[in-house]
Amino acid sequence: MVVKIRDVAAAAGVSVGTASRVLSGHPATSESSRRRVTEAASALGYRLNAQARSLRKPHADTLGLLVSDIRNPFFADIAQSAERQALAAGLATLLGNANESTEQQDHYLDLLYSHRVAGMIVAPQGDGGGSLGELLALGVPIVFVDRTIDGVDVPSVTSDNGAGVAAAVSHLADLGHRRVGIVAGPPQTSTGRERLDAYRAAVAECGLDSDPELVATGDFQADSGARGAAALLDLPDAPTAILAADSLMTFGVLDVLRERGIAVGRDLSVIGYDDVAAYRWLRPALTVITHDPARMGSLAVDIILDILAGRPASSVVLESALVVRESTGPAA
Amino acid sequence: MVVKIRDVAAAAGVSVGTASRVLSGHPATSESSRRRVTEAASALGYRLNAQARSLRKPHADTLGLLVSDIRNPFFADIAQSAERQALAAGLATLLGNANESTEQQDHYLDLLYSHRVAGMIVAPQGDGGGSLGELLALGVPIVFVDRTIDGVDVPSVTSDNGAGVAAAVSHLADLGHRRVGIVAGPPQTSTGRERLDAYRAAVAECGLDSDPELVATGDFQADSGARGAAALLDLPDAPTAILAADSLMTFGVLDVLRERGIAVGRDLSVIGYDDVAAYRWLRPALTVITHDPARMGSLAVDIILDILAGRPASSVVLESALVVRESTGPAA
DNA sequence: CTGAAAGCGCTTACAG
DNA sequence: CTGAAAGCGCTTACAG
Repeated sequence: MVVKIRDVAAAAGVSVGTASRVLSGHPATSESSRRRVTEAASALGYRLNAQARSLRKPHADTLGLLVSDIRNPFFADIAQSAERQALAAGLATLLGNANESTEQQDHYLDLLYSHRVAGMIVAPQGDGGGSLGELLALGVPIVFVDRTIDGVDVPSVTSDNGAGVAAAVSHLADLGHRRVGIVAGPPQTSTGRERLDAYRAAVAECGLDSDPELVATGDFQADSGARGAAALLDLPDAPTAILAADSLMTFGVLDVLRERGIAVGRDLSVIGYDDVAAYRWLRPALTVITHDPARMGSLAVDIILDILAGRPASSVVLESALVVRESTGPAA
Repeated sequence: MVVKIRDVAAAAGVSVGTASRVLSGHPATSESSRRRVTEAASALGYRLNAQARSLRKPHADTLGLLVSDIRNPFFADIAQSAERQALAAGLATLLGNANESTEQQDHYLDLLYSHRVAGMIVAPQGDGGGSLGELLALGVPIVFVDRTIDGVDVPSVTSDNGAGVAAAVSHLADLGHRRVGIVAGPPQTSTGRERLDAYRAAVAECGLDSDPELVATGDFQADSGARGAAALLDLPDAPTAILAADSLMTFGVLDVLRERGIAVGRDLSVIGYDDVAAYRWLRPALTVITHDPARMGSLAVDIILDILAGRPASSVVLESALVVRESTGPAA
C-alpha cells in the first residue's frame, strides 16, 4: 500500500538503482531519467523511507540534542537555534530532556545512539563515565553546549562564566557591598562550579567577606533559589547583595524577597543570570549576567557539521557580560 | 568495529535468531540462551541499531511532535509533558518547530513521516491540505493538540476556549467596562478564531460595545501584541480593558502600557492568556484565562497510544477558566 | 549513464 | 525452544 522506490522505478520504466540515483540527487543520471522518475514519484506520492536509507549509510540524517531542562528558557533558546541550524543542513533534531539527571541523560544518550544520529549536542552532566564515555569511545561526534566535563576532551561551546561573575562581584564591591551571597549551581555541573569559583576568586580579589556561609547551593531550579535566598537572609549577618547562578534560581530568589517585603535594589541588591525574555517585565529591572544561548546552539551545530565533514573542530568560548539595570544599588 | 547482533550470537554460541529473540524479550527463549546472550551482549557492549529494527517493523519507536513555537512557554510545557509520557511508553520524541508557518509545518510533517514515526502530535495550521492531508490519507496516527482544523476529522486535545473568554468578558462587564478591546490570534488557527468568536458572542451577550475597531489581530508573537495594543489605545474612543489571546501577545500588550505610563488595573484593565510561569513575577498580578498545557501533552500521547493499540480514540476538551488577580478593576 | 546484485542489521514466519 | 532463511527499502560498488 505504501509506495516504495521499486514502484517508482517501475512506473518510470527504469531500474531501482536509477530511480535511487535520481531521487537522491546523484549526478550520474540522464535528463530523461530524471524527468521520468521525478514525475512518477510525485504522481505516486512517493515518500522516502529514511530508516532504510540510513541503514545503508554510516548514520541517519538526524541530530541528537540533549538539554537539561527544556522548560528552562535558556535551553529552549539553545534548542530553537540548534534545531533551525540543523534543519538548514538537512538534519532533523531528536530532542531529549535529561531533566538534570545523569541517569536520564544516559538513557537518552543510548536512545540517540541506537537511532544512529549523525551527531549529538549535549549539555552534559556527571563525570564522563557511563554511556557518555562509551559513546565517546565509539567515536560518536559529540559536542558539549553550555557545560563541559573535566578531563573529557570534546569540542564545546560555552560561555566565559568567569568574566561575567567577576564583573558582577566587582560591580557590587564598587557599590560598597562587603557581604555578597551567592546561590550557586549544582557542583555536578561545570557551570555550577565555574561560577562559584569565579565568585570566590572575585570576592578575594575585591577584598570582600569570604565567609563560607555566604554560599548557598541550588540545583538550577526555582525552588532551590528560594531556599538558598531564605538561608542567606536568615544568616545572623545576612548579605547585602545576592547573586544567583541561573535564571530559574533567580526567580526563586526574587520570590523570597517579595514575600519578605524586601525592596530589591534598595534593601538588597540582586544580580540574576541568563538574560531570558521573562526578565523583561521585572520591576525594578534586573541587573544580570548575560550570554548568548541562540549563538551557542547554532555554533554547536556548526561544530558537528565540521566534524562530519572532516574539518578540524575547535571549541569556542563565548563572551559573558554584566548588564547593569536597577536591581543593584549602594549597600544599605 | 561496531558490535552487531551477529557478533553477540557468535560469542554466545547461538544463532542470530535466538540472539534477537533474547534481546527483544521474545518469550520463546531458554534460560540458558537468555543468560549467555545477555552476558555476551554486555561483554561486547552491544547496542541495538534502531534503524534496522524499525525497517522490519511497521514503524519506528519514535513519536513526532510538531509545535508552533518551542520558545513559547505554553508549547514548551506541552513538549515537556508529551516527551515524558512518550518516553514512559518507550517512544523517543522527534521534535519539530513549525514556527507558525504552514510551509515549515509541511516540511516537518514530511520529515517525520520519512522517519516512520509511530504517531504524530501536532499543533496544526492551515486548511488540512498539503502534507497534512496526504499523511492523514495514508492513515498515519495523528492527534492535534491545542488547535484543530475545521473539517479534518482527527482526535484532538484542546481547551474550551469559549468558556474562558466568556468568563473574562463577563468579568469585565461586571466591573462596568463597556468597551473591551481584544488582541486576537491569527485567523489561520482554530484557537485564534475560537477565542475571537467567543469574545464577540460574549460582548453581544453582555450588551457591550461591539465596535469592530475594538478587534486587533496579532500572530501570537509579542510584537504583534504590542502593535495591537497601540492600535487599540490610539482609537478616538479607546477601550477601557484589553484581552490578549496568548501569553506572548499579552507581554507585548504590557510593554506598550508600560511605555505609555498607563497603570494596569487602574487606568486600564488587562486580561492575559495562558497562565505561564513568567507571569508569576508581574505586578500588578495578572488576571488570566488559564488552561493546562502539561495535561494536553500527556493526553495527546495517550491518544496516540490508544490508536496504536487499536483502542478507540476520542478527542478531549479540557477546561479553561478565568483567574482573577489584580490587573482588572472597575472601568475608569 | 544504467542495470543487476549485494548488502546494511535486524526480525520473524517456517520447520523441526 | 532453536536455526536457517527470507526480507524490510534502500544505496552503491561493479560492469558494461
